[in-house]
Amino acid sequence: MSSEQAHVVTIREVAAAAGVSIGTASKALNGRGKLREETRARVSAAAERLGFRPNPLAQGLLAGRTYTVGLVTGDSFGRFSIPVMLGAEDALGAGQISVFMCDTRDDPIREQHYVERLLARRVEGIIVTGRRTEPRPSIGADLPVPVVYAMTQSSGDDDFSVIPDDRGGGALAARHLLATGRTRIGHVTGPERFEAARRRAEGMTGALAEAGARPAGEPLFGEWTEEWGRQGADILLRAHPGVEAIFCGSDQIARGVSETLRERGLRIPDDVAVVGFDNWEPMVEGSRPPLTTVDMNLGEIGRIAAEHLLEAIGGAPRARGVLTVPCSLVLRESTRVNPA
Amino acid sequence: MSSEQAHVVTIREVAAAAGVSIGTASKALNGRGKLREETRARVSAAAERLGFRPNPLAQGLLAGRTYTVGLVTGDSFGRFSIPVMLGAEDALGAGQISVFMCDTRDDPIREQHYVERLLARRVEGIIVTGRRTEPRPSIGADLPVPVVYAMTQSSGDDDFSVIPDDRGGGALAARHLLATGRTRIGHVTGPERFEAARRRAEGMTGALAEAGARPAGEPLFGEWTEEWGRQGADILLRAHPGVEAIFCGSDQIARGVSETLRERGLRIPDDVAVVGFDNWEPMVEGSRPPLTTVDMNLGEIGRIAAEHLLEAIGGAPRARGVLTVPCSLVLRESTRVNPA
DNA sequence: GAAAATAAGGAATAGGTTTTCCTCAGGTGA
DNA sequence: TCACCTGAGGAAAACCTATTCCTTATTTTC
Repeated sequence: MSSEQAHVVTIREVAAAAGVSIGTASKALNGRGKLREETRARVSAAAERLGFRPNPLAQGLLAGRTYTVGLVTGDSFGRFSIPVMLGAEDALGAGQISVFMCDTRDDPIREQHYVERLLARRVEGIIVTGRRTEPRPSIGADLPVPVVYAMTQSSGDDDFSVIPDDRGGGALAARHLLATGRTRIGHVTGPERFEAARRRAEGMTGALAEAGARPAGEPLFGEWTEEWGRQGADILLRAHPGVEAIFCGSDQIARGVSETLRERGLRIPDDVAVVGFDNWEPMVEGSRPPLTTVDMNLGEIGRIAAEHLLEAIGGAPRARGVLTVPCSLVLRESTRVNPA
Repeated sequence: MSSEQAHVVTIREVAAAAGVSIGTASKALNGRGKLREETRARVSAAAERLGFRPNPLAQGLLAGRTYTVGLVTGDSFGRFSIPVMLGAEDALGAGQISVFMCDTRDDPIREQHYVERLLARRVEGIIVTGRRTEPRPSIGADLPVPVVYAMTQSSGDDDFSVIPDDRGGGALAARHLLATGRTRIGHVTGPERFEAARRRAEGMTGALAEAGARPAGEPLFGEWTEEWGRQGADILLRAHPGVEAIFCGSDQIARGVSETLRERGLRIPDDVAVVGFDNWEPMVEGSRPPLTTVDMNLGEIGRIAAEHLLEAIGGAPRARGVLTVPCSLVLRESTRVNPA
């Protein structure tokens, strides 16, 4: 029965309670001006007692700031954008900035609508995140606030995007497999129209070439599904029966690949090693055996994007172009080397 | 090189441009007062031309409202809380309410911190969402704004929570299996300390009892993992070799169960039918065959929670207690009945 | 034709806080 | 004793918008 009156305490009441003027109360609470220590204490005590919280609207109105940013996502806060959001929130929260969230459901109309709304709310910056495919159109040229794209790439020339280093991730996987003594390496991945898929494949073949090795056949482009993983593994095994390792474009694909290998009686990692991509816990842990995989450090991407946004808000010259964040390799059973 | 000066246009400038007073400009833009049509048009044109957007801080300050609510989540915007958030955003967005998001990482200190921050920002209400285990402590008694818990339950007597009808979900699964001619039904689920697990089990046994059937053994409580699904299925098959269907407490468990069944040479659904819980796409679609499963309608839960919050903000008496939202059954291969 | 009603728009106030400028009292130095 | 300075705190402006209350000119009514 919360009969508590929800009366909001203003600084006027604090001032009255402490027997000082409003201006003095403000100075006391903010440590400004010349005041006796006793006066400051009296005001602070009154504020504490009454549960005073300065009205951010009034503060913002005066300061001309809102201490808010907008976060626009297109993939329904999916698996990729969430960690990015968390990282961003981390960086922003530390700076006392709050985040307005909007989900566009990948609908350009809704997106425009939300951008309008955010601007009306006087956000000081906008982070755009989403599912990555091809570079996406800019959310708007010459917006009055800085914009950073995270885990998605804008095709606008003046925009700034932070994305994972897919090429580096592919190279990482390949070098790990080479280092563990496998040289006949195949690749099963997602649709070729995805830039991420192409980059990962390039990274892998590049790393193999550096080491004087050649992949087991061309990369097999398909879908981002387990089903394709199962099919892809079949195709690969038929064409290259002696394959020693399979690098997969996603953990889901890797899981499908693993199933096919097991069903064909091939042991992982003893006969064939498997590397995934994403480090998506439920997939990675549910696989048998648990997958070695590439982590895109999504939180890091979000954090970096947010930091750039903060700098731009602070007046730094706006960055442009694309910043790639290194991936890391997470080792698990699927590439373990048996003590020979 | 957006050298666009980010000068913010105020109504004062609009008024000057239109040759009217500030008050008149305001009336023209808001359709209030008595003004000539020509004047309204002139002001609107000026506002349009200058790109005027009313400052929400000033509006809010005046109206004593902020048109914002806070969304606090504990499970890092996980699989469960995201759809809830989307549903909530739907309901709130329609009412021109914006959402501040906060992730507490399940840390009570952070949570308290965020609640403080939200209150300081003068949100008009708070939605708390999270992973469900046992009822969680209230985020604070006698807060000055209404609070609704979604997909998590508060132990506070005066609080209001919206959660799925787990019992109904369990019953739904059981009745479907009965309807398709299976009576010897086992249950493999998560830890017994989870209220959700207990309710689902109750719902299932209740529905069986209604139909005069008895489950194949006691529910097997374990973990929410595939690994446990594999083990649980082993245990169940050993104790009840003639089991005709297995109802699983989660899709992950169902997936593990399916694997064991397949490895033992049992066909799904011909020999044993499988039903999951969650309707988690990647798990459900990756399973072989795709899983019939119970959907908790998370979006609906979020929407309902948000609607209640809006009503409470609007002055309706605050609801109390727990509101359960019905689950629905999604049919797929794993329970198909062969044309006999 | 005078009084009243109406149309059109201006002036001022409120909202809560911060900051700048001002006042007043007491102390310091010559 | 007087000019000047310093310490302490008050008064008021500013931020931007919406609204209430006025004022002025025009139209209507008898």
